[in-house]
Amino acid sequence: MRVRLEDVARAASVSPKTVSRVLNDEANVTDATRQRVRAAMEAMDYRPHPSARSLAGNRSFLVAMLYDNNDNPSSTYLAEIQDGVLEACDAHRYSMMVRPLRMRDGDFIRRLDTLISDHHPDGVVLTPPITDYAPLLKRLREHKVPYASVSPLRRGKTLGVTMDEQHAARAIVEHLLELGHRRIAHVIGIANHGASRWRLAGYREAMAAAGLPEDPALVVQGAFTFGSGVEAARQLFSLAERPTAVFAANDDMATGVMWAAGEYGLKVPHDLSVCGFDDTPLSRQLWPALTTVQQPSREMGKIAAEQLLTELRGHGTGRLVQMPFSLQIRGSTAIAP
Amino acid sequence: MRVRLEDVARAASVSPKTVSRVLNDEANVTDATRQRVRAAMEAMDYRPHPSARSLAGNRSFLVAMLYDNNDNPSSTYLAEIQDGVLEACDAHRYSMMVRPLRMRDGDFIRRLDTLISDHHPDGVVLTPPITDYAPLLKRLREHKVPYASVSPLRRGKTLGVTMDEQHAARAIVEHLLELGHRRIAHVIGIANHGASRWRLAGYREAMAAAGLPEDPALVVQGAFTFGSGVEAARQLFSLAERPTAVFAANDDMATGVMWAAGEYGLKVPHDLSVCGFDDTPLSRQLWPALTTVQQPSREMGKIAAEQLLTELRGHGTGRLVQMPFSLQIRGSTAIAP
DNA sequence: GGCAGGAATGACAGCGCTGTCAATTTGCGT
DNA sequence: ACGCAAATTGACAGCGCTGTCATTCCTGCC
Repeated sequence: MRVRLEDVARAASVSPKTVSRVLNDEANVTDATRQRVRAAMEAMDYRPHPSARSLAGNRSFLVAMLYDNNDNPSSTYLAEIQDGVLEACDAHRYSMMVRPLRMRDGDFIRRLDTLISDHHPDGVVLTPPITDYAPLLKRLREHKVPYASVSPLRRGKTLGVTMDEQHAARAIVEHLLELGHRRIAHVIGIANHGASRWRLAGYREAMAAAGLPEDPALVVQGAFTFGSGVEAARQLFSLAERPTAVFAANDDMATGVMWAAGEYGLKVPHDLSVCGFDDTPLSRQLWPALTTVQQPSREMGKIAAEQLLTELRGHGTGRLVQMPFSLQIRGSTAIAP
Repeated sequence: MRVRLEDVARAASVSPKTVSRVLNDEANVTDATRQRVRAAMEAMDYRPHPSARSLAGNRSFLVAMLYDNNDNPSSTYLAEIQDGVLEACDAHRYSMMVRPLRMRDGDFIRRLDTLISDHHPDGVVLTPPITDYAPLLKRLREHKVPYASVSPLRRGKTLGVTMDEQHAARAIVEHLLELGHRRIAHVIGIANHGASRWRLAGYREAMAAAGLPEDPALVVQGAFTFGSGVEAARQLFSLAERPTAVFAANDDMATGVMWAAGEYGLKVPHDLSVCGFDDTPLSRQLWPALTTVQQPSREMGKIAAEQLLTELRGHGTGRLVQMPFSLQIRGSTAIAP
């Protein structure tokens, strides 16, 4: 029937315990033995039984990915992160479980406790915006469940991965400045999301560096959705002195801005330059294609999970990795009119 | 430390085996005993150890949700299904695992085998477009892993959930006909997806019933994306005799059509009526809001999982459930010009 | 009242692996 | 060549639960 560890042991003429050691990359096995056991495993296509390992070894080989499904950034973004986390888990033969948590509902602590006592994840990956919710982090530490975060708000000794979003935002605004734009507007994302803060900060930084005083009328609140982009843009286009460029905090809102531009008879990029952030598939399909910042979400999910797994295996200690970004200059931005 | 089944047994003055019986809803336990055991479990906040259950009982309490991440319908759609499946699994104390499969890559059979030998899922939920890929289904049957499908192409004795998409498509086209439209175009989704076929069939049915001969120029291929909607619309708007209404096979493409309408100076709904399918969040944020068909994806995921779980528990046998749909008549459709 | 027959309960082994610790082998200095 | 410490290997129990089968407890009926 099923090939068991014992069968491998017999085939390799060693004790089961030695096979176990090889399986878990433990020390104190001679290379010769290790090779022999590996060969036997390979030959017999041995697959350890996760439940047995988990029961005997008191660990689950399970990573849970937590997200907030009340209030999440786009589901595309989450899906990409999920894909990356999954890839890393697969590579290390961990399994992954996804858990929506509803922060607003208040019972999330109970739900977290349930998750932990029911499934005993060895570690947890946190995604925005729940990377910095103090009660959650506290509870995880109480349960002694290690975690890694994707784009946490607070940098520090946290495990995980970030991108220098502020720098990226500054760079994209500088691109607009170089094109001669002076009245540059910004559409902010959902308040309190790290992404919103950093992108706003980058915008301000670039404007200030260019010696342009901030015009409050040019900074409008949005909510990361297409619709909120449309509304923000309408507000901007109704101003006596209209902006010549809009930097929206994500692509969905930028798309909304382009949509609204059509309503007002503004041609992009001739009358108005628009840029976004994220480099979603949508941004390439638009016409003109959207100038934006590429954020490697999938890769970030993967790296966050790898940091966590490194920590779990005790192989050295993980840290907060900073990802590079890249501007995608496309057709939606042009010389100021 | 941890409360074990044995502890509950002692508290309820029964043997461990009896507690196990209660835990698994088995027969041959008096109500009195059952109550007593339940009370003890409750009082001690007992949580069975999944690995121990799985090891001893030879089942995993695991449901895997499979999807194609080369070629999927929108990630929003999948995310909703995932949420629904998760909800059902949670309710029955099963855990859920998501597995992207790349049908195009050809090694998916090996990946499926790996999934099964590594994790031993008790059952599998299939999502479009991999609900009908014969080699996959065959392999699942060979492994004797039961499956349930969301919107399978082939109805039959399959377990799962569908919606009468053809009927819904017909209904929405009839809505356009009632508004006086005669030149009604259709933008098709990705070929071979059941969704594309049914929606096209519904369109044809409605047109034929109204006695309108099919004009091939009015039926354009798309690919379920915003961009493909834009391109399809450009094609339609370049016709000598333009359509007065467009029914796109999903909301993303319908949004693309509205976008392209702006480029051509067509006002929606005054000059052009547009409708979609799916009722994505986007459809409500547009202006005008999109007339579309509400497809209860989350609910469908939940029901598919429930059908599967029913089957797994042997409590009666699951079947193919048909969901109701509802038209969402909004601002993007109006009386023909 | 006694007994068959089914319902309810329990004893016990074992699922496949790893932790602990004991046994054995190896390498090294003298 | 010998002794000793360190490296390597193995024996064995047990993780928390369920399957199997034996045992006990009820019924109803003659």
